[in-house]
Amino acid sequence: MAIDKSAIVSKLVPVFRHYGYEGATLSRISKATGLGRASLYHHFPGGKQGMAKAVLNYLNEWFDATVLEPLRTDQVPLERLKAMSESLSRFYGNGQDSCILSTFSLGEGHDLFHAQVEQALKTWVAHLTQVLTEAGLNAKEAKQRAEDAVIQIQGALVLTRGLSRAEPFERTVQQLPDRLLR
Amino acid sequence: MAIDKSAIVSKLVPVFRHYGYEGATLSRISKATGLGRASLYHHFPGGKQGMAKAVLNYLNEWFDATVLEPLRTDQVPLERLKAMSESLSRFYGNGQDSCILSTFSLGEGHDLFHAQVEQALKTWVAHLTQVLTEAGLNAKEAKQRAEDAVIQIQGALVLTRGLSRAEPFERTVQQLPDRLLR
DNA sequence: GGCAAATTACAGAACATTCGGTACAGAAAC
DNA sequence: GTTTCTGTACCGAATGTTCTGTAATTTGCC
Repeated sequence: MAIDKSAIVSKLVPVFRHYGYEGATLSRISKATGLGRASLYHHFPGGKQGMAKAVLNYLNEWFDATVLEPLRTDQVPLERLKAMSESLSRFYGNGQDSCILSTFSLGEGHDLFHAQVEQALKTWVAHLTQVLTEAGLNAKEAKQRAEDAVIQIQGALVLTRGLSRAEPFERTVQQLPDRLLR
Repeated sequence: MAIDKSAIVSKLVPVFRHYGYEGATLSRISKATGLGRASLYHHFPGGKQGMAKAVLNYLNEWFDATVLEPLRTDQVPLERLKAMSESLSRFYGNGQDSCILSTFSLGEGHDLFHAQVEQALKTWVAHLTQVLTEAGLNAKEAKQRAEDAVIQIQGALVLTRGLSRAEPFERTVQQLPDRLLR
């Protein structure tokens, strides 16, 4: 039971990240994994939708373990935010990899995965709100700045992709902690 | 000669905006425009790619005339930025409509339209840089804040779509001018 | 350990449908 | 009557999915 399915999922990730749900065709998936269409349906009885859900769960766990976890430590708020920034750079490949939450909120993917996308975003915002509250901000200001953080990361990914220039993302991530606590 | 082609293009816009390039199938396009495939190929000999390019040009002109134009007036910088913010809200339907620059930088659309997407973003940044320079900021700081503005708009669109809540976009747009000049 | 049995992993080919695109003939408009 | 437009019927290719069959691997029993 439970073979190393995660090995397949990890090969699925870049396809869905780069092409979105509708653009991630079985042909591209098959090429990326080295598995035939039928084999894919053996591992994912849920079909393409099941693969996408597996990718979503995989990235959610990875994000939680590497990006959100530093926010739960008992360090000083600034240090926690700095740790998140470093993890963010790795998670998004220095801004070269798209965010699946962004790509999955388009077209068909929106109807299928909106609930999970929304919950993932809420979780991220909640973690940041907690840290900023501990830093002394009132509830309203903390939540606004938490949302601002997510906004800046997502926007930086868009701009970096659109300009083919890593600098906007790198700069945004780097100065994020100071901005949030200013 | 070129009768109400813009009437067709305006019906094309929401399809490409919402589904992206690959997700905008001819079936959806046909349904949205009320035109059969033959009619579409009569008006757009370039096929689907030509339609997408027409949509891109249409939105570029609209964006330039409504969002960028206020930045070229001889008003005080703060007033120019406020005018842009108001136009932005309308252009993006209070945050409910995606940005085509964002959706066209995914998958197949990225290879086809990257040059135009990049140029549109550069133009936007350049206009903002000019205004912020006139406001007294040095060249480097002006450009960084200009990019920050685009980042915040794009990010706010992502978050608003992901949360199905217009507030993040509305708030971001509203406080954008003051933030840029702070 | 050795070996058959059962389970799992994968692939070939075909399924019906839809993809983007075209040919053509007739209708509508000037 | 010529030009502009559109409905219909197609095309080959690709879509997601399923059926059938075969290696590969694990399992259970001796």
